[in-house]
Amino acid sequence: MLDDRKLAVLRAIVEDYVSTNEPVGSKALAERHNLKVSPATVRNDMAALEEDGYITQPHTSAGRVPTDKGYRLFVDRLSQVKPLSGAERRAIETFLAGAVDLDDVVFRTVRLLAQLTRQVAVVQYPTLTRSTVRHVELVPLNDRRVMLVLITNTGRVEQRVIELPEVVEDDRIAHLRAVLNSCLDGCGLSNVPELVADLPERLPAEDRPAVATILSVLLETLVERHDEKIVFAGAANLAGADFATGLRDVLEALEEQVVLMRLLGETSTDTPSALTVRIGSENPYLRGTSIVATGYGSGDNQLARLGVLGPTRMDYPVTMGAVRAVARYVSQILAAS
Amino acid sequence: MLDDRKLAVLRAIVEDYVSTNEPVGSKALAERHNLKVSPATVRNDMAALEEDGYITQPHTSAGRVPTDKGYRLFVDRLSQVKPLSGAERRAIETFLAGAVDLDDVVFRTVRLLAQLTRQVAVVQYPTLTRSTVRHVELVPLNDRRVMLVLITNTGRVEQRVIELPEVVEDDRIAHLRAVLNSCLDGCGLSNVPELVADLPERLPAEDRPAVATILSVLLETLVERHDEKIVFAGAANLAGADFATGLRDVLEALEEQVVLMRLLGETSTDTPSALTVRIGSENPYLRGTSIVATGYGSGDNQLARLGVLGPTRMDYPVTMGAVRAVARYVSQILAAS
DNA sequence: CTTGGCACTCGGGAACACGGAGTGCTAGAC
DNA sequence: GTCTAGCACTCCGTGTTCCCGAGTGCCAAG
Repeated sequence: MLDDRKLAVLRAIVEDYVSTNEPVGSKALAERHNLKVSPATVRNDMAALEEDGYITQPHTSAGRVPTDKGYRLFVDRLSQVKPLSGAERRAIETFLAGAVDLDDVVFRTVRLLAQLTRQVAVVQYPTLTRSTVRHVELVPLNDRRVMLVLITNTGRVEQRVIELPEVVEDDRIAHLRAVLNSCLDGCGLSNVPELVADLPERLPAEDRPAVATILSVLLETLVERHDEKIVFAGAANLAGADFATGLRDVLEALEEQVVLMRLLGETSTDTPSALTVRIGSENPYLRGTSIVATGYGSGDNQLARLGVLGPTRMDYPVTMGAVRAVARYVSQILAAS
Repeated sequence: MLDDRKLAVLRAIVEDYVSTNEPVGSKALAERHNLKVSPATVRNDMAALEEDGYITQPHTSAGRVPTDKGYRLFVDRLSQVKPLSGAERRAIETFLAGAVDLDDVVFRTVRLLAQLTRQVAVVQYPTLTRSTVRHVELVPLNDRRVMLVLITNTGRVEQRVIELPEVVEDDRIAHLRAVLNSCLDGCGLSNVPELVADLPERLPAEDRPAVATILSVLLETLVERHDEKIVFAGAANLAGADFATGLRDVLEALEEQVVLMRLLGETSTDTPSALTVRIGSENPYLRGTSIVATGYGSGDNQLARLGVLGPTRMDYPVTMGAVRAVARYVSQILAAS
């Protein structure tokens, strides 16, 4: 059905359309890609490709444009991820290395990715669930209030102000802190609930109300942020592009955490670090856009996802290369800290 | 020069133009605002207003459009800030009250303001310099590394990983923490440098290199974030509006912290909580946009600024009302926590 | 100072023609 | 059987023209 030349034609159409943003005709195609055949032959192949739904024409007697199905085939079989140039790699390295804390890492990553791809970059904050407790801190603010600070091995810091049900002496707080730390230090966050389950019983009865309050906030903190914060950058890159679904919809989606989450997609359990590409109508929302995403994190335990959002008509090989490279570097950085 | 009727005409032009987005003509004006005079009279007044540079016509034989100078006069003398409805106020209150930490307060504030004004909202993080130290925490990560966590009374948490010049025992770290806290607790951040100046001398000689390293990072942390992070929301609201300076420029400015900072402007020292309105060409960058901003913070000490950015053609009274109200509420919230 | 009248101007939309790029088809060449 | 060349056809986009209407500026009269 699809012989080699037809595939070559499809590839050529995708490449030309991506670079020119205009429907591509048989004549220009035949000469620009030295296919060794005449425009007429190309036309026949195009007719076949259109028959099978890989390309379409905006209107009679116009050039052809790839369909979502066409891009899909291109991504799966006709292209290969384009590695970054040495200069780009060095730029990434130095830029990310300058980060001072986790916030800064995420901020720099999203900026970098946006600049590199000239698209909208999206980065999910590293999720808590797979990381481990490095330190729990209780800071007395006054005699009825403490601040809970939770520090993880990924450098994340969570804080909550807790209103205590009764006055608690500072040294009791200090004692509780010591107990908490000895109990939780180095443990995976997902294990915390069971580890603290019997804690109230091991402490003096008069402290229990306060301890219960603190623990409930602690557990809440772990659960609440399960669906993680997502940031984006590079909205300015949308200005030029024209989206099937209006620009407004895209901007709205970017500010809606829930939608973004869906778009980034779940990490496929088997190969979390693989590149995910969702093209046009394959997306749950935002039909007119494509998403290139991947998981990142240190080696075996994936922390979260990052990716790029752009028009269906994007340069997939380059974008995929950039996403993959950035994911790797940021994983390195996080593993080192 | 400008009698009452001319001012009324200018006000009417601004109001009509803001609501219709079309140049407003003498006839429509005369009947819609029952000015008790004929279109011809209005035309004479318009000619005078144009002469003085308050309005202009896009081309001959079109209606009039306010100039920046016209908006300025309108804002200064012809309008009054429109208070929010009771329902809106309650909505603000409940929405902001749900915030769990400082990040969340800022995030909710910027979202709220964007939704309320249907413009782009911009919020600067509370600045460190005026706040006070609530707690300093040193967490040993391994024997050559500690994490410094600085907690302020505004609920802000700063964290840095510090590479020590030599191995330091955990109990030394604990001691240093105790010293730091006893020395800094409750002090204004701007006083920190002098307070820690003689600290190395008061500690055992063998600890000094480590202490010096830690202190230098601490001081750096204070300085570095002096110019504070700024976040925005509501970019989708730009989609409809047409800007003199292209949409792209606006989006780029929004992602450029430095530019945003300039746009929000310095707090005027005498009346920091006053509303600042910058119209069109009065802005340092982004000529085509207007900005309504104000300081916020608990009473006497202003923490930072927040505001709204939109097309010159915006509903100033309503926008100003929303900005002022939100600033007040967020100040309350911050003072309470 | 205000008003009505009048000629003038200009932008924007509708109607129209036309050139160009591209297609589909058919008949001939390898 | 597959490729090629030629040809008629179909639209799109652009440029042109024309006309209508909204709005103005000016002037003379109230």
